[in-house]
Amino acid sequence: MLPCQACPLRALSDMREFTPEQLAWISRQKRAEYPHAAGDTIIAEGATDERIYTLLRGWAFRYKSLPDGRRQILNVLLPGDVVGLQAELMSASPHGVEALTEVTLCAFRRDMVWELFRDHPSLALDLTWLSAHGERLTDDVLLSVGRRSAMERMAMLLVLLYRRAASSGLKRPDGGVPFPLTQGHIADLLGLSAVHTNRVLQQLRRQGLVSLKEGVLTVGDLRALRRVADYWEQPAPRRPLL
Amino acid sequence: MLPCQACPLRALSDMREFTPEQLAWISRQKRAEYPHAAGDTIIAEGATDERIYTLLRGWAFRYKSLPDGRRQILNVLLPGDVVGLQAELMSASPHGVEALTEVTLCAFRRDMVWELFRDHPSLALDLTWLSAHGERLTDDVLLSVGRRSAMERMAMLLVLLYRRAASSGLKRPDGGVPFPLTQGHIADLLGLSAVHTNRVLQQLRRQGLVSLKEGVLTVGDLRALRRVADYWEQPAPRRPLL
DNA sequence: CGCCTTCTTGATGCGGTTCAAGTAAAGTGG
DNA sequence: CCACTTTACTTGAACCGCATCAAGAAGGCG
Repeated sequence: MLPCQACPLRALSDMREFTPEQLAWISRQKRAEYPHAAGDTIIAEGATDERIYTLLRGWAFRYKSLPDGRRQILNVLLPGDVVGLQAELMSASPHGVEALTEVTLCAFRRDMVWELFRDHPSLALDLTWLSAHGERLTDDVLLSVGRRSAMERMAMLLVLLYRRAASSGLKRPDGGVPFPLTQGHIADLLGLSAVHTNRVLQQLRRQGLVSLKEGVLTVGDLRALRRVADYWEQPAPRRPLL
Repeated sequence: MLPCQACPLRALSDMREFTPEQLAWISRQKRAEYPHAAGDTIIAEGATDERIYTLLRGWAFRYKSLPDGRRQILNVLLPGDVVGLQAELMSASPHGVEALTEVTLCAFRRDMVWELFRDHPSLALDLTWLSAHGERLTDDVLLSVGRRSAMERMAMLLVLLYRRAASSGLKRPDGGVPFPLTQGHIADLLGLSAVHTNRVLQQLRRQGLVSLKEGVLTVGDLRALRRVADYWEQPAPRRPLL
């Protein structure tokens, strides 16, 4: 089991520093590493799993669904994101979490959250920061789904995920990043049908703005893609890693 | 200035208890009460106001907008909700906050959040709970906007806001609750045009399911309204009030 | 009184859904 | 190893939910 001091995520450029004591404490709370296959349900909707996890490797997403099967993906989770905090705070998880790729989770003790707040206030604040940061991403998705056209949503999504993946250290030598979402996932994230998602994506491909095949996203013209999304860069905030 | 010990919100049935010490500490942090008129911008998008507020009286909402003026309301804020925590944690507020009615805000010191985490871990956990709870509401809006029909969204919204307003102690003797949103606001919340919002609302009126006039919402047949929304009740969680 | 905001209703049309069919690739079991 | 299934993607055609444009009615308010 990987000790947190040696966590590869610490090397990422946007991570804040921790003291050796903090790192040691966190590492002591870590109970296990859980592997999951792509497509696995990590937390079911309404489940009462009281563990809390962080995503060490792989991609996942949060979602909610309706009785008749319609599903909305709330946001995409990348390495370093916290999983299941809501389920810990509320009694039952208000949303499900599913693995997009093979995934490794770091599992922490059930009452770690309380001890964290009691004994490590600065880490507790970091945890709240991470939670609020996740919320911010969901707010962006809501703005897209509610008020942007299908084309704008798609361009927006690709710009943002490209940036997140790149800053998670996933950029390949050829400039592409892994992109494990199927068109069905994109549709559920953008509030579109799978068919229309396909058509919009192909428009972007034909214009040479992006290439998306075999799970790799390459952006041909980032400037132009941003223009389609009507989006201008905001400075990325430095994040803590719990 | 109202001391927190005498805060009328404490009487609400879904509020958790605090110790006298906790209450006294919170009350000491309270700096001022700010009044705002209906329609005022409380926090502008991208602003760096580092104060943190709680909503004492009145209604407000969080929103994000696009360069061309399209706007998405993220959720509605009622008395007891925290305002501006994101702006405190991030450097600039990722969303705006606007008053729907006349509003009174309790303002707290800028560095109160840090002291709260350092000296009052259980209150800090409450604050994180409130933040996560707000997120949950936004997740519900996203599910509606992304995957429900206009009719379902409208029914859902009315059911949820009716319930929230009622449990905030706003229920009137005749069974109605105040409802200060204009149809324009509803449209921006549901991701619809104002015109279509009007038509959907009238369908519900003609079916006798709701009445909505002069800022008062009355639900004629809650069971039927829920059926339209395809929604079944989840138990309301007990909340802390900071 | 005139202006602004909100609500209302009709007419028209587009952006997106739905249905349907077909291709390609990747399991899966005999 | 080959039938069989399953999943992802693609494309066409028809339709409809909702947006948009336009115009009018009914308050509030300076």
